[in-house]
Amino acid sequence: MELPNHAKQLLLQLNQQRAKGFLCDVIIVVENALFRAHKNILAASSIYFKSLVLHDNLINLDTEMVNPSVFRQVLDFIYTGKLLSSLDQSSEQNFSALLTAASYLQLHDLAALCRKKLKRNGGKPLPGKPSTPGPLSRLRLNNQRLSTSTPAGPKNHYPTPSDADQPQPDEGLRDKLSDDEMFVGSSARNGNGGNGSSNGNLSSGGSAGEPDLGLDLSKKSPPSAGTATDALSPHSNSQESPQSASVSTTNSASLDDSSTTLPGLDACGSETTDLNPKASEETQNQPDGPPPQKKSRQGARKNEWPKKEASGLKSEDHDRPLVNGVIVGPKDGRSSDQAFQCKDEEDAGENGQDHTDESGQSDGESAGGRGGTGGGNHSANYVYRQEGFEPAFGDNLYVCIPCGKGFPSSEQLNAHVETHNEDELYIKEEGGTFVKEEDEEEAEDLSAAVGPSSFGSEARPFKCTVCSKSYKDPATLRQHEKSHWLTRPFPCNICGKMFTQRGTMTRHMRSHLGLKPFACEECGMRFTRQYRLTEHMRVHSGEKPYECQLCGGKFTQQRNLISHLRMHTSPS
DNA sequence: CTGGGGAGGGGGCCC
DNA sequence: GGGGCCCCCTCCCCA
Repeated sequence: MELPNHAKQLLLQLNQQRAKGFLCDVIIVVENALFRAHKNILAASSIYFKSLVLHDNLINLDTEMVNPSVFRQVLDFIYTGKLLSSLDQSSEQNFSALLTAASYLQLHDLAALCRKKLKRNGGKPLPGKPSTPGPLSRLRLNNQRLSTSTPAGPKNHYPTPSDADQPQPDEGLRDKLSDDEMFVGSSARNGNGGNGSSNGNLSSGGSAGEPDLGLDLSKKSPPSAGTATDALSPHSNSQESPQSASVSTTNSASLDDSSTTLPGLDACGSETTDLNPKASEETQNQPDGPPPQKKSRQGARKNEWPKKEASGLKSEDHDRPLVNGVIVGPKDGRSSDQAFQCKDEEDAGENGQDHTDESGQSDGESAGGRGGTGGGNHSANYVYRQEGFEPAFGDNLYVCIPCGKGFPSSEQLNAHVETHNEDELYIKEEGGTFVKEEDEEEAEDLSAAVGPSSFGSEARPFKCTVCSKSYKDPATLRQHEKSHWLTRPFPCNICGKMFTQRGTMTRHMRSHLGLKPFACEECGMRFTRQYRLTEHMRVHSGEKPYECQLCGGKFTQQRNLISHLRMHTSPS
């Protein structure tokens, strides 16, 4: 007794579920595209995936081996057994790319299909050069890692050109590569790579040339085991994963949480952007501990989050390069910078202004290496389009921060920027002085009212040459100095936003991926940060440690006291 | 409708 | 690299 078409029907169902994101338990990140899938399916189709999904819910694929468009076809193939090529995808080049990807992902059937197709098309598969630069080294590296029982290099290490250079052929794995695959080894890539890590002199700070995909965004473990957080593994098993070196890993089980509703990030516009509200609701309604005290409210909150994300990543963002224009505001301190940057970015997007066409990669940042004056390839985009500034510069909306010159287009600005050397990458403050604005004075007053200033009177021998702030130790000073750089060293690989600190970027990535490792034991609500949870717990405890000295009002959060104090101090 | 409070979320930045 | 705190933005609720 056998049910005809059983397998086919099953696969069909699974593919439909994938399209809806239903029960998907793994996210594959390819460049700026996210693909949801089922671990079981991936594991069944490739031993490579099998080893990856064992411990990881988030997999980053090497973008030199596979691009979103190709991976979409690969995923379709996995779920359907068919190679669905549209006209533009039936080209030889596409099959070459598919073959590269299939080999990389160890999808042998797909690789065989591609080879067959390529041979049929013209004898020699993959003639000339591969569709992606130098994939053999990557293949070799990749397979090398597969074969080793211990992770190669530090956790989350991302392969760099120099890695690829290391001649460590693994014969056992080499065997796995067909002749077709082997031939592509034309490219022993030189250390400088092809894509702009022009400074061979990258410091160990190492952000340069090191894509930040290899980040473990699930570092946090829940404050306590059990309850709503039980799904979170407190440890990262990436060490155990043979591929940990090439993928970013996460054990955060929040994939089954409502927060996993992913914003549309797929540059291909495939079903990965499909936010199925129903599915979202289904997952959001899953009981995750005791019901929230303010159920409706918190439910609304939960529903907000994908919406907010969606608004944060507008459709035009999908067309942006991964590392796009940096918009740098005047650095006089903290918050103004933030507000400025966000607004500016959005404005630029809405106005359709093109600041994304620059050379893009913010490599060669020499992060942590301040010494080099080697100029090099600073693709900083000093696009600077603040409303208030426009009249001053007329039509020249693209302003070089260091020298203040305005340019009518980003191209011209970038050409100009090249004339600055690295030393000038620091933003010159006007006259080197800081004019304390009224807002700041007010803020200072307010913070004096709520607590001691963060800058005490203890010895701070390390002084910033740009803004004269002083610090206790040189590392902190260095960290601070990055805030003056025109090019922020740490780009988000999903939205391209740039950050001055890696930690901030990592935290930001968590928000993209919906990772909320901190769960409230009382109501099951989850947070991206420990601090938020601490704050939140006051809701349950009723603790209101922040008291207004003027009216005696008490608040659970300091920010609300501050905002309350504004009410007292504002003229109205 | 409006103002104030509560609270979630994101980024900057110092330690 | 992570923790913690500060700031801002925003939304929702309620009087």
